Amino acid sequence: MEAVKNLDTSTRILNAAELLFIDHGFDGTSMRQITAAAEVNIAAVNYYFGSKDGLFQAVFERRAEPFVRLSLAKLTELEATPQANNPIAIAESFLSAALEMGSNPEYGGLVFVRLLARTYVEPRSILKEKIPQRYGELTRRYQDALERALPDLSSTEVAWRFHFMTSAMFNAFAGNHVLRLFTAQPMVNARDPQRVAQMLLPFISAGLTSPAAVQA
Amino acid sequence: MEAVKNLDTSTRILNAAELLFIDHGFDGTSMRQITAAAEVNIAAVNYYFGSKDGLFQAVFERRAEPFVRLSLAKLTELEATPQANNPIAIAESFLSAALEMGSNPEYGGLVFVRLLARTYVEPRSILKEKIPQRYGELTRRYQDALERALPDLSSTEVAWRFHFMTSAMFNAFAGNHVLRLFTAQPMVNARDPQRVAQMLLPFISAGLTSPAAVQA
DNA sequence: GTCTATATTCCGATAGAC
DNA sequence: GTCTATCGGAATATAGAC
Repeated sequence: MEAVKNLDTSTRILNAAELLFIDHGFDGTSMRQITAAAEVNIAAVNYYFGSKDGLFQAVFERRAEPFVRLSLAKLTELEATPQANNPIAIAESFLSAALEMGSNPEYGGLVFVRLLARTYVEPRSILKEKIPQRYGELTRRYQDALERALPDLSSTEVAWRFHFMTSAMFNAFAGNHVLRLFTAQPMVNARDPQRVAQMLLPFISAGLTSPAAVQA
Repeated sequence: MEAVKNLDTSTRILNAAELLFIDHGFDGTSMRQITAAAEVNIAAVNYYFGSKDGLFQAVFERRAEPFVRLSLAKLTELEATPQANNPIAIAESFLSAALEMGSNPEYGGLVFVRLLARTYVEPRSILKEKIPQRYGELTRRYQDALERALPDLSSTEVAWRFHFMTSAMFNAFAGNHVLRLFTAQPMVNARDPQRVAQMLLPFISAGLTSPAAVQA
């Protein structure tokens, strides 16, 4: 939680807020905690970001923007190869974008994945309006690619599988365990993202390419 | 959010608190909101549950207890049949326990799954001590059953797949979408749990039974 | 840009009458 | 068991000096 002194004020706030939001959620984090951790004045958040909501949005966008850019680039790259219609290769593109973010210190390293995992379960509807519209291209293009690669599935079924895939993925990286509610000793350890990805890939690949559900 | 008048006070509080916790999280819900929705006096929560933390614990346990009982019964039942070592049958047992909870009004219907999905991402460590110890049998027995059914996988890899499975499952039932952060128009709709289960099953089955990850 | 001081609201919890 | 009244503190936000 050490604030690095030779960064400007707004960056110090973003860094401190990001970690606190991840660990305690939006409602569980106060401006006082944030400004104390960032070693800036209490009034600085409002000066730079207008409000606590504005700060959260800025925290999120700082990570989301490069992630969206990176995963779209990965997909574009893939679509120029013969693997363009291989569903597993498409999943790997998405996974590797998250993984590269997670291993690039410039993008906050692993912090990014945990932030994403925290944000999407936040009850507040802070950024469920403006931001999603801007980034719609991400889901649209991956959904289209998966639909082409899985022609035997309805587009609804493809969307569900894309959803299952991302749920498993981000919760695994972020260390969110449902089962921890029922066991004192956690059974898995998410410390090494490369290892998590290795465990994820067979599960996701098989799940995506499984035959269509039998209609009721 | 209508409080049913002919229930006793503590039940009315539990019902109101459950819905509010699901929608706004623990920190996002105040005692005043709860008592207003339950149409009881502000002091009633402390009288019946001691504190806000105590209330949350009671809210969770009311649903967890029957769920654990039900899923263990399902597994015991399965283990008496020739399907005992079929990983897909084991997954179906777990899934159907959640599904039965979700369709039984006595257990709160769908509310239960949403509560579980909310609880396990709560940043607060409210119930991460006492309760998990009591329910450890659930994860232990399913983990053991899956290990027997998947002898080619290490127990670590089985644990990861169990984790992936539950992540996909509970987030799907609860309507938590990572992708909603990147798209204005949600692609899937979790309203009908039977339908969600139908989409889940092929994905989970294939994921569980996929060959082991290649060691790096 | 950074600070102090403060306005205003809401929080969880409890004392004590009935 | 239920109520009113209130305590003590912490929340976000801002006005205004420097």
